Amino acid sequence: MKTHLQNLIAQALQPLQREGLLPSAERPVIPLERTRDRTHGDFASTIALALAKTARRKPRELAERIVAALPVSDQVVKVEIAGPGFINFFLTPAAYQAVVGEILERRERFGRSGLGSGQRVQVEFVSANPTGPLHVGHGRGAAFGATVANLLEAIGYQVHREYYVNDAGRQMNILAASLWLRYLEHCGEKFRFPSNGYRGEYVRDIAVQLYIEHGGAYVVSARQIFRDLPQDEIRDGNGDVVTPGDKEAHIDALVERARVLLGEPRYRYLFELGLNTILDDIRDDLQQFGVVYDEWYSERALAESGAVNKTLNRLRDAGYVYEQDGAQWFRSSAFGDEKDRVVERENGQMTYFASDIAYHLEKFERGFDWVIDIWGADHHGYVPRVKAALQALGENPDRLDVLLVQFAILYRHGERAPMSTRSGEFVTLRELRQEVGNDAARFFYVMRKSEQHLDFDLDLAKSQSKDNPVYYIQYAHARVSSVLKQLREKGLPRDEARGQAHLALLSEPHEEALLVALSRYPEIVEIAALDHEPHQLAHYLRELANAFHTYYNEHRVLVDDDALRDARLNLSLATRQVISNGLALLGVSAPEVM
RNA sequence: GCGCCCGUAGCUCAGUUGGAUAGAGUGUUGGCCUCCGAAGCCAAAGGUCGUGGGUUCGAGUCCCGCCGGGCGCGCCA
Repeated sequence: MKTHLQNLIAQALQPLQREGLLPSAERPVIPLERTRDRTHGDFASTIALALAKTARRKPRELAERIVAALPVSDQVVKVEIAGPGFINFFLTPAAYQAVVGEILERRERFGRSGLGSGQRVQVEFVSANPTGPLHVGHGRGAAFGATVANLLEAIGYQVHREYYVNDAGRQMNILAASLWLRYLEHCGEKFRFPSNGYRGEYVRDIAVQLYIEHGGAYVVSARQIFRDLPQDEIRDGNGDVVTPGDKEAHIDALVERARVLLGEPRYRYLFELGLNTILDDIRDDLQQFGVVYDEWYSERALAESGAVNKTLNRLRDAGYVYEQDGAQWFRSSAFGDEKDRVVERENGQMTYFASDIAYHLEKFERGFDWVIDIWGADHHGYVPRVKAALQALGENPDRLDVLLVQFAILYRHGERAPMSTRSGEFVTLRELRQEVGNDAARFFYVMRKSEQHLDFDLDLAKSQSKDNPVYYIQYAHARVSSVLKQLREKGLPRDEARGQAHLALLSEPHEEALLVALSRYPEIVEIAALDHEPHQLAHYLRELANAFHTYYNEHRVLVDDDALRDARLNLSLATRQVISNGLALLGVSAPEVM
């Protein structure tokens, strides 16, 4: 519809271009938008306002010329010029009613398009370190990323969903050491747990499991382990330093001690046990949340393939790596970053950044036309250095889009629910899902713009009333199903073709409003996908549900008149279809009964 | 201190490449079920769009200053 009108305007511009009033060289994009007020028609174009300057004519005058040159269309009933030079289009009822047929014919494919023309786009999201269960912050990234991926797929991109598994870094070693220490505690050893260790209860659970399966096979005396280690930094309950020390050096030395005392095979086993147990849990959690990946990409595999070294050598050969204070630095400041960054520490360990460079280069080498990373907003400072590295490697950094997701803050009974990662008392995604359900969680997470802080109202998410937008939308869907059930129970006939033949009967204002809402769906999907803004779809679905509830409240569907009843049934079923399609993109179920 | 994000109704938030009279939900007040699901609908009230300038036919939207909030500024991830 929109492109149809744009074509009409484009045709109208041609004679003006021929007579030199407008430059004919380039074809301007035709601005056309939905009106906010129906007294201004259905669509409005500001083309006359935009071209007035170059044409050196008054906008209204130009608008008149354009309107005079518009070809006739059987879908347009009236064209008006208004205000400073808006061109308002009024569509015929038939033009709107046609959307019902389109929806009933295309079904779950309605709203999909080929706009992306099969271009390959990679969406990497969540990618939380497998050092503990996912918490509610990760949940937002999961819901957001999954929906962005769904949206892009819907408009014709070939989407590759990927989770980058940080299974090689220092944090994994710290997890292994933490696991070992909890195991030793379980075996009766006494010592102070390192301040930088993982304190979560889940570590204890794995440790207990280890003991059940292997008894005392991993026991080493605490005295032997902690002998001559760098002093840990010790704080009291208030967070004040009691004993100063270097907690990083302490934990690194502890890891090293574990390797030596246990020997590589036993250390390896601990490492794998921690990693696999937690990663399995994350996989399971996400899968239950309706988030599925095409690939779980291992950082360790990347490192073992030599890709990290190879990439650093390329940077070095290009002259962008130098040594200072015993460490290797990447000259990211040459590409707009605030300062240079360490890629290899003084102790010879690669930084995460080094792996990330290799990983992103590898993404590009895999041939994706477009790469999207979804990160927590606290990582925003990281964006310039990754782009700098890509540029230094001769890649176009614009092929990478980094989308930042702000934190979600949980509220219960109007109070902020506490979340502390350090103490291990955080609310996990799994707990959230169990409390409010997957549907509410998926919807609430994407209800707000991603760069906006999200206040997640747990009580609202659980409530079964119109206050809860999820139930409100699902209820509209269920209502239509309920009407169909009524139809069968009353033994009334239904004839879809007869309904299609009498769509003209859908002339009530509420019906027109519903038809308009339905016709907007493909536009919403497109804009939500291209702008990576799932909240637009969420808001739209609420509006659509509202249009239906309003209509439903005012008019009966199951009337005696066969033609009218069938037309209204078609309209209702089309509404149900669009709600179902939209909810599917959001990963929310569309129940027949509630 | 520097960088990024945010500031719109009491509260939570939309606001389509800059467009016409700034919109929803919630809360408050008052209505609507002999009728397909009231898990719903309707109405009223509620605003110097943080603030001061600038750009132009036109600014919530773009630019600059200031105020307020969040995040980031490590050989941590």
